[in-house]
Amino acid sequence: MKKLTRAELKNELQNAGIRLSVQRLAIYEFVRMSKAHPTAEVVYEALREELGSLSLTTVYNTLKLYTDAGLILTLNIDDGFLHYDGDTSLHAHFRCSSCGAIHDLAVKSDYSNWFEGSDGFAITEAQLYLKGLCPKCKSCKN
Amino acid sequence: MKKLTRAELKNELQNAGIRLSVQRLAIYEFVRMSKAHPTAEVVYEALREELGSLSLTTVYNTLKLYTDAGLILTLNIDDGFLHYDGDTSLHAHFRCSSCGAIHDLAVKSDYSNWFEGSDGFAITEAQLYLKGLCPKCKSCKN
DNA sequence: TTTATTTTTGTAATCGTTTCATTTTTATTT
DNA sequence: AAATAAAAATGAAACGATTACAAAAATAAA
Repeated sequence: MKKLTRAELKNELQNAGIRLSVQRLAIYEFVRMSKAHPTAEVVYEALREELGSLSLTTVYNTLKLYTDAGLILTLNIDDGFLHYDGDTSLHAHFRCSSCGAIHDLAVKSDYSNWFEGSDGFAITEAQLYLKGLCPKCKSCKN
Repeated sequence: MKKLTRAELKNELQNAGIRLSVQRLAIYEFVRMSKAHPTAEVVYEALREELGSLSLTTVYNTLKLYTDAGLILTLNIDDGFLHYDGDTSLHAHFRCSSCGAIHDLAVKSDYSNWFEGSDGFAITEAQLYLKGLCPKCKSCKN
């Protein structure tokens, strides 16, 4: 994924019909650039210093706004937190049952032909959520 | 899926090292036989009359017990509720964005070869969660 | 039956997320 | 630049699905 400039991120928001603010641009940049699938709390802690003032409510509201606009994904991982993903392209999420890290896995082909009896269904979004041990935890006990 | 007798369900619990009770057997039978991916609340409402007395806490505790034992699956669907699935074999869950119903979809082959760069990962469980419109909602506006 | 252990129960607590009214910022118009 | 109207940010309070807890009831063994 190429690195986007702040001007390009600004354009993405405006093309989606979203009004700008200092908070919105910072939150969008953080989530779009992160590969760690952060929670709202993580976004909040990462930006509160940089922004001087920031409310957790703003983070939640903004992340929901972006999700509804299709700019990011909200992931329902089973650790009790909502996670946010700035990469909306088709990919799987692997959560290590040992360290809890969430890794991306690339999928090999279009998911529409992975299933039987899905003829009448119109699939618009897929969350492929795998569990197990990541390479690091598989090799050692940490 | 063949219909299981109550004696067979009893055996499944005992083989998993789980002690029996009236509530446990009823909850297990309901979730194992249901294809509707019920929430804890649904299980509770369905069984409270039949059992005379039943606590929602018992339902939650028991469903967690079965999940930890690998007898059922806990699904993290994004409607704010945990859903439970008595079918632990590999299959995808399709949630209709119109009516909210959760349908099962059969998958065509083992999921381990659907992904690239997953060589070092030990995949033990997969939740394939798809969204879109089910055939009923696709054809009409309900 | 007696006993020890486990399970059920109902209430209270938890905590991630949302609601709400107010203040502040934004973008447009004078 | 200043004034204005609309939208966004804020933080306290509410929400609600799930969990923790201690007491009561049921289970299984002797």
